[in-house]
Amino acid sequence: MKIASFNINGIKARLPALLDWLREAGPDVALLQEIKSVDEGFPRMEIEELGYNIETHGQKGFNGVAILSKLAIEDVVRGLPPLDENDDSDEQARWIEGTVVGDNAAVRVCGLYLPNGNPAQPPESRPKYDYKLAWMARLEARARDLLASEEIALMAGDYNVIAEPLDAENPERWVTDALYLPETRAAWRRLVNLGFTDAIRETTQAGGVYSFWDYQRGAWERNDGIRIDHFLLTPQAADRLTAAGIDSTLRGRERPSDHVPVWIDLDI
DNA sequence: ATGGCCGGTGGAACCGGA
Repeated sequence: MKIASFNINGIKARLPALLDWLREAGPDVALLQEIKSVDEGFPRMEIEELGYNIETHGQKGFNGVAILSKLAIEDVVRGLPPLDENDDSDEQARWIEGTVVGDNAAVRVCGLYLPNGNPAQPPESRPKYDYKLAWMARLEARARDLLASEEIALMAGDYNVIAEPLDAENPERWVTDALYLPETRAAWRRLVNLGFTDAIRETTQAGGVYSFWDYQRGAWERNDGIRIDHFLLTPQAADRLTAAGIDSTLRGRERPSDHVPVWIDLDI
């Protein structure tokens, strides 16, 4: 079973590129981020014609996530639960999960678009960074439950986290950035160390492996990228991992997203 | 050395992104 994650940066602008990629790569499941569309505005028909079921969690103008699946999608949940009564509920459309049912086994797939968090400069107040850290705390709570369920499960999407220096062409440029601050990286490690496998790092320790290149400064041409789109697998999913990769060639095409698809293959 | 983009909204600039 091939499962992919793709921050498309706007479904309206990206529909032709998305359809081309779905035809070529043919993932069984695709988790999309930044659809930037309300549910009613999502172009269902064109995607359904390629054999996909669709579940969206949209919002006007920004954010928005979706699950596309050639298999049936069951038990869909939108948004992360609040941590406690003081926690504002997860009002931005950044999380969707569901169970995709294969012939031999089911997989719980969670698609996420973690907040960017910039600007993150103290001593000024930094509400966006606080929101990012609070969101990561909600994510960690959900992750613990997911592990406890002992399901074949994964959490994939745009984490907006540069985990290690190896994951940036110029790590020194990111030291004050919300994607790379020590608190961000510590929250990432807490999450992974619960018992998840970073699927790309399971298959390569190479540098220069990125999933995002800025539209500015000729970043793509100079491979000035960062790896911020990740697949975290529960042990039961990691047991079945046979391959993982990044479709970086999409970044060089006409009117690309600034992210490219990341994918895994599970023996299911 | 510096600045260079893009999508969405709404119908001009501005916000948000990373």
